Amino acid sequence: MDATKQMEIIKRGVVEIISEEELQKKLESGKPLIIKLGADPTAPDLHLGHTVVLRKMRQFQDLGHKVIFLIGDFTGMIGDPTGKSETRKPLTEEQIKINVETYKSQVQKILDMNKTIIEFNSNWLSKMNFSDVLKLAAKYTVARMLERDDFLNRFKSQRPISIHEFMYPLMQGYDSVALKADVELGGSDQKFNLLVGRALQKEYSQAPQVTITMPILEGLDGVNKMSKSLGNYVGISEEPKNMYGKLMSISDTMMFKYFELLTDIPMNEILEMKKQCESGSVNPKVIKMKLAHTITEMYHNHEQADFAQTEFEKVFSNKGIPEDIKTYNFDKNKLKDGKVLLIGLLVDLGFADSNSAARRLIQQGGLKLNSEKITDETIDSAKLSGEVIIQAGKRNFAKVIF
RNA sequence: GGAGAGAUUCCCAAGUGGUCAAAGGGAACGGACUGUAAAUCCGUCGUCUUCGGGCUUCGAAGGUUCGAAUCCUUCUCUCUCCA
Repeated sequence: MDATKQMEIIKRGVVEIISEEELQKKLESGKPLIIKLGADPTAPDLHLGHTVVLRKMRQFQDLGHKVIFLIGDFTGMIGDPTGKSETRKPLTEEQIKINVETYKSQVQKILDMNKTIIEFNSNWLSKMNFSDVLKLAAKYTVARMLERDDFLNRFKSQRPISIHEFMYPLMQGYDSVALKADVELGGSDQKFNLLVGRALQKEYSQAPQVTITMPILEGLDGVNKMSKSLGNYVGISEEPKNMYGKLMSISDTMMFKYFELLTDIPMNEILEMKKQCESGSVNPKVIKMKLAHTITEMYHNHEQADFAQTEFEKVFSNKGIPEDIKTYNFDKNKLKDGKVLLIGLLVDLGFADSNSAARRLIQQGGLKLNSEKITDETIDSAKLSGEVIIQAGKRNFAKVIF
């Protein structure tokens, strides 16, 4: 495909390309480019936020370029500085192997693994001795390090920065040297690290890599970066029902960004939907349902996406009860004077973290037995027989057998 | 090396002897409403409870006091300024 057409595909959704002219030239050379993407070895549980960059990799792959998935097994000892300045224990070879397998099984949903090269930066970083490290460190200055806004903010607000954190960008940059990367992809928060790669490549007499940054996908709250620790994420291995439901919980304004970054729906169609939504001619809910369905289908299949959609409508629009709910056998030993202690039951089911939380749930009217609101903390076991549907809040259901 | 400042409940952040399980905001949870697990509003938000009240918490360990998140001592960690 000619370079200009490739550029068009590559540019969708990106934040910044440094620089476009360089990329254009590299593409015009007609040679398959080396595309680098770094990955942390510790978090092999991918969510939609990760897929933004991975999907871009896939596009490169489809354009015939050489994609290198770089596992930062060595840099993982530090972890990209975020303020938690802890040196992590190096992972054992075995742990890394396991994590890599997990990665592969998840990444293959997006990348063509037959065409993906997996590399480990311990290959070259672990072989460097202290004098190599000093030579590397001499190629960058503290002032330039402090350009990174994470460092600068911490420095200004009097939060700690450990020296070893400064090594991280250097290590990542050196990876680009080792791989002779033509292009490095990353989230926009990676811009600094990616640029260090460019600088180092020049120092080592290589053509600097083109850096492409992708937007950071906001999580379900629409504000913070999607991340596992914030709990505002949608995992790519998540059950269809949860995936669909979580996507339905994003705000109306977020959904177009999700369309652009997470689906292959052509931009003009997305813009059309946006217009319809703004003019009020189409209910935003319908558009969001399309989003949720499209994404669920990408990671599962059409039938499962349909099912998730039906269930969603049933539970939330019609306030019904979903079909596939977990079953729990009630332990008769837990009866007290012939009464069922509902607080304990809610905790056992995992619907409440503590007795207090369960008690609150009941007091606030969040508990239903067979669709009937219960406000007492106990109930006669005589009133319960066979299967009873317990509903806690809006979306926790269980079938309890008495 | 010297001189200061600070560490509070999931997060941010008030509180400087009793009225503190600890303000306020965020997150989370429940309810109402709706077009959705959007938005908005109301409520809850350490833990145990027979709902009377227990018990444990304010970096750690000791101490003073009838009483400590608040005062003292030591320790750990962080930051600032000077060198």
